[in-house]
Amino acid sequence: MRDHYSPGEFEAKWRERWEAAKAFRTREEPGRPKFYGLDFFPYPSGAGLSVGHCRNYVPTDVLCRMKFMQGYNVLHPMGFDAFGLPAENEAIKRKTHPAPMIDEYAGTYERQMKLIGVSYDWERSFKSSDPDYYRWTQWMFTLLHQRGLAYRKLAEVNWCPKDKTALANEEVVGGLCERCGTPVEKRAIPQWFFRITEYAQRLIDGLDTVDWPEGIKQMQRNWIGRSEGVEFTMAVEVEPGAEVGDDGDEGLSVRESPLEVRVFTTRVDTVFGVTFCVVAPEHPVVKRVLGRAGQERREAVEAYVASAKRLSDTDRQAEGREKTGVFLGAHAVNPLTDERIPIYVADYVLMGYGTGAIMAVPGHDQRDFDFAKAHGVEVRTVIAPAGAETPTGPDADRAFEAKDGVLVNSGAYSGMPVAEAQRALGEWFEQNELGERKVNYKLRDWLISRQRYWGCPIPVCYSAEGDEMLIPVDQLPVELPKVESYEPGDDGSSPLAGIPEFVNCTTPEGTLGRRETDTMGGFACSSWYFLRFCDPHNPDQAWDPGRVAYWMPVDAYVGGAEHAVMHLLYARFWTKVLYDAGLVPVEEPFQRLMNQGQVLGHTPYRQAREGETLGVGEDGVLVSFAEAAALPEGEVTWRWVRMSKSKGNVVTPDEAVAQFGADSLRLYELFVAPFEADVQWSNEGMNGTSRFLSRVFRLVSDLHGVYDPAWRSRIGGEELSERARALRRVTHKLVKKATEDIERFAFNTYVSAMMETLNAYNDLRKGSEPDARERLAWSEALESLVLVLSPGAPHSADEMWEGLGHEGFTYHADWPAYDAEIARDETVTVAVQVNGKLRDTVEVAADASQADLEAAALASAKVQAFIDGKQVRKVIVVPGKLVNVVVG
RNA sequence: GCCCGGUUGGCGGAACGGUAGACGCAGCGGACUUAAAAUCCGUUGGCCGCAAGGUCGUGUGGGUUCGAGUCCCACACCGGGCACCA
Repeated sequence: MRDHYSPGEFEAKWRERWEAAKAFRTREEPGRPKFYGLDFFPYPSGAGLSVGHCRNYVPTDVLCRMKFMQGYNVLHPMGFDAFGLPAENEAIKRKTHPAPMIDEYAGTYERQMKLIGVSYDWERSFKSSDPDYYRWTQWMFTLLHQRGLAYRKLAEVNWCPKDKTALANEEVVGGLCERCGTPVEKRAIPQWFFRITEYAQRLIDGLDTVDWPEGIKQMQRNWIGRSEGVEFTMAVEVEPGAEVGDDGDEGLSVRESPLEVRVFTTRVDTVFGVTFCVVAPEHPVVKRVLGRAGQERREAVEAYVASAKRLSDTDRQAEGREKTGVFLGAHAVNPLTDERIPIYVADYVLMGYGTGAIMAVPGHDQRDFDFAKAHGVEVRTVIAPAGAETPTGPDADRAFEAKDGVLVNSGAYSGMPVAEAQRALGEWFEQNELGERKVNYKLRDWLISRQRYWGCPIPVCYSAEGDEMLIPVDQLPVELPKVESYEPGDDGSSPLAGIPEFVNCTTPEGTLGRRETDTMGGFACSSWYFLRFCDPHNPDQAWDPGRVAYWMPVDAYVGGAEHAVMHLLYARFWTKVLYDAGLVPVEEPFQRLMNQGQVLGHTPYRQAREGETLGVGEDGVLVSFAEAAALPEGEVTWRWVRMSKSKGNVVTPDEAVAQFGADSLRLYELFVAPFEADVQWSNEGMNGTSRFLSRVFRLVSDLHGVYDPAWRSRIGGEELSERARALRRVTHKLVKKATEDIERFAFNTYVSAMMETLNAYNDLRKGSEPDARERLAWSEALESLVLVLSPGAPHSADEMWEGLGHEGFTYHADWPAYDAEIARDETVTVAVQVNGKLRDTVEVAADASQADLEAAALASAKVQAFIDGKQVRKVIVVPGKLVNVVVG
């Protein structure tokens, strides 16, 4: 039998056997519990996998393998998020077509995933670009549309005037086109949206029902951005003495509705402190007021509005930017005080949130304060800090924004605490029908349209009159045409718009029609793939409801924290819609979510030379390892940076497996750090796991002669020696710890527990050869160790399993059970402290009474030396742990 | 600015409020070897000490407790997310 770990000699053999035997085909036997373990849907990049990706896949694999051995039906699938911009851009760059390119890349991923022995059921695999898959993505669009959750409206795209193409947000860097550096403009075109805002509250509430990292939940809550406040209306009066008339083309007939502005505030308690109003440059009231304004005023305001429009979003929201704005030439009336206050147009108010207009309270809002100081507006104090009577006066250099305060200068409300005043004033507005309490969300509807080729076509067509019609479900999929050229059109339209055979179609009503030529953004495809995995090849429907009811929700969803918001929010939204439609029995798709830490590579940089300019946020120039080696030592600085092809710091699983073996790599991925922690990768660590595996092989090889496969039925029969009892204790402790550690994602301590156990076994086999009674305990030990090792190092476990005379795979063996009684220590070492400082340890029976413990502690000579001459005031006894003698 | 994480030997890390540093890497000493690699055994937080032992020690400063890496308060530094959302 093999006595050391020689991966080159047996790992590939086991992978071939697993494949030939279809060992990882999903089991769906009745009567078993189910477990759905899922990794994030990867985009297969051309660089292939790095050891960083393995940090995601190996731990999930360990958990799934253990669950299977524990008797669960396990669903552990893998597929590819193939549609989308990265694939399209890469294909353009490589002058090839995305479809075959993605097939090739996905093939590489699959080969590498198999190389590291991950137990995916490849029969369930698919790519989101498969027509059999995106057919149902289109069906999802149809469902959303039918439920009133998909709509079209004018929306701006980033437009590069040189490349004549629409750009995704990630292609705009610092307001410039990523590829050619031209300043990006805005263009409004009709685009499709999903009404995720309708689910905002439920998306918040659902977070309380799932087992996710608290930080991720908080990020989602922040993203949704719920805030409670009051929305009310203020009458608008155009500045007296302004030239009236001269408002030309608008005509007089549109002036029927009263001139007013609606504002939203979360601080209705500060309404007595309002000294001005601000409306966004895009606010409709601007045009109406200007219609009545004099020429000078009109020109000034129009110039401001035009300049605001020219600014990119990033410039407009640049940090520390001063508050600009102009007086609109009109006043609003505070409904509570009847006071007339000036209205300004300023771009620090956003049209997209709330009503696009605010009541400004410079005394108690820093932004309003900054604006008031810059434009000479009055600052009024209406909240005084609770307790400390140091009201923040107008002279202060900051607004007083805290909410633990009391109202002042607020008429009948003076003296009221903030929270109470908010309630009272909210009621006042409602009773007087001037406004109402309202909840606003920062969350915006989900823009789904992409003016790109490589995506799922939107299943809509338009009649000659422009009416939109859904393509009937039985005519799906609307297939993406196979074309030579798919680069974006130079009029901002999708490449599909230039393909007459695609565009021209017959509408469901039989008339001549025109297809929608935008495709869906990639997040659509990844928002339901976890459902398709339950029933991946169903030709008649997206899934059989029974299959989804069986497997959902995902029990463990594992991936990087970079998808904390978007993907997880969209997938939750779709699941809730499907729940409402009665198609999925769960409201939350992912019961438990885990984020693995990043793997960082050691990366060399050098200082910039004269004339070199560095990118934003960079303070050194990336160099290759070869360049770094050639440079003088002082000129190179090494940093830990996330592994990526562009940084040249990638270690691939292929290299690691070739040098150290797949099982060493797997164990090192688990052992190197806690699952959630970032790690600084070094290949050296695999020496340790490789050595460990060799030591296991040696132990099993040395002792396989004593192995009795029937140990289980015979071990209870005889009285065991002390050494045999110790052996069993070590074994049962290992099984207990490994089971618990894997369950709680503590894979690093799962591995170290095996190492400790191995050390203990080696200590226990020193001295005499095992006698007949110890043979049974050794049999249990060898078998348990191999099985516990199996999820982490499956090739080696199977090799040893075979060496012990078994047929088949450890994957199909039962996960060992542990007996808490056998695992229990017979004696324990108890710490003895004097005044909290460790002075001695004593060995006592595990079940020693408190009195016995106290007596044993006080009997210690070392302890006596510290007690000597002092009075014992108290003795604290923690059974099984310590005794603390308090003297003084 | 706000919201999350994090800070423990040369390094990665372990530790239900109860013996800080498990396990491993690297190093050092030894065995085996003609030699090296591999392997095996031992050793490895700082300071004082021949030793026994003592003493300090988990980013900083306070606090709670018989007892704090762990709980509370304040602060510093590092990483991530959000950021004019009224």
